[in-house]
Amino acid sequence: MRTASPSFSTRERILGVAETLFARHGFAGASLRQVTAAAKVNLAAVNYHFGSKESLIEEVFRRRLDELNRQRLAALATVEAGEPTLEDVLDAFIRPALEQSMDAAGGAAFVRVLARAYAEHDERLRKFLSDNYGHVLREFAVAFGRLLPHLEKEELYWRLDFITGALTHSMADFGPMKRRGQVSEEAHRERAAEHLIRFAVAGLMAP
Amino acid sequence: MRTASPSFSTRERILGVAETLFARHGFAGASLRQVTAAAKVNLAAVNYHFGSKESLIEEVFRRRLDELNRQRLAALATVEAGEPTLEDVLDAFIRPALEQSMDAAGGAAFVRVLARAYAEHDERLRKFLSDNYGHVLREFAVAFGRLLPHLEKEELYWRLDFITGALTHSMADFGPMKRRGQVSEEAHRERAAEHLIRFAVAGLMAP
DNA sequence: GTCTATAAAGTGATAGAC
DNA sequence: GTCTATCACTTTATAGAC
Repeated sequence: MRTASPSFSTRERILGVAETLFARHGFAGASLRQVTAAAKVNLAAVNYHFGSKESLIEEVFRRRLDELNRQRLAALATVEAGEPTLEDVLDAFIRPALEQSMDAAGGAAFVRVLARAYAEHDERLRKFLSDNYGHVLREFAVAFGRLLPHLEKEELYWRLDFITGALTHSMADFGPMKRRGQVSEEAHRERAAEHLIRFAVAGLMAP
Repeated sequence: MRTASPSFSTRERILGVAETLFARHGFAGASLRQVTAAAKVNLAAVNYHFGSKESLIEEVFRRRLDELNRQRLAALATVEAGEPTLEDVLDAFIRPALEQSMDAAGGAAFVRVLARAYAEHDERLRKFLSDNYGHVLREFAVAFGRLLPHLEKEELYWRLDFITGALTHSMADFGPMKRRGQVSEEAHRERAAEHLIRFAVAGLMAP
């Protein structure tokens, strides 16, 4: 804590706004001008703090993904301390994503940013994701493999891929399962998690 | 057949190239100049044939979505003529998407365009999708509901949403299940369909 | 660390000749 | 139906004052 650090505030504000706007308009669709205007900082601040738009995008990503992966691995370690069920391991995989998507500070936007990143066919971004995300998936695959010893490795990876797709798709509030006005966002996501875990447990146990 | 119709060729060439480039770079990321250059047509041709970039995007969409829905409903009607199993109905839902994604004329790109469209939070595009896709999902929901009478409607819709997410995600060649060099694209997608159907049948039958 | 001003390039759209 | 040329605007990035 060296200073009152207004620079921290500016940097973080840019990241938060960028996340929201990237979620809403895409990486190409949201301009730095829109970002800096909404964050109430000067246009040049992006270049000063991040160097380029490209680096800003990566930073938006890294911030959330690091946190998400940390939480997932922590949750996995916790349940693996005992004798986890399939539900436990799935919960460790799914719930952190759910919780981050409810994070007050624009976490909901990140799930859409993630969905967008999956949709980007950009090789650079995919490499970045696989570098920063692949090892987590592999750790979970080991945990699932222990609980499903009869399952071939390839089959298991396919199924985890399906679960990832279902999770991303449903969390990003796509499709017909849009939250009703009555239900709070929190309750909606809680139900999504319950439904998904039930669905995924059965899917993983398929012959 | 009034003429040799070079205009047809131009129009179709624009649509095909636009689909590929939108899949690769996103709707905002691919410029009309890139599209017209790759299609070897004049820049002004887009405005002449489609009126605007926005309309071009919609047309790219409509072309494939209409065909996909037609095939899905036809496949559904076929299996429903007999006494379909859960696998049959799932197959009618999944296989047309699979086959279109293998269509020689750039169909593979469309699955990614579709994934991108889901990621777009754009209200206009979502309304368009729900208008053109919703009724198909509802027909399938009825068919599934007949086979799973014990399942609550809400639960069923959640599960169909999960399957849609898994299908889109895996078909767009995301994640760790990237096709190996040895396996042909065709074989890869065939396996994806088999894995997904097995997974989805179990998921749908979950208690 | 933040600002203004501006460079350099790219964008969608259109007018008008052919 | 296709072309060139161009308008009006936006984009990212940077130089340089404070």
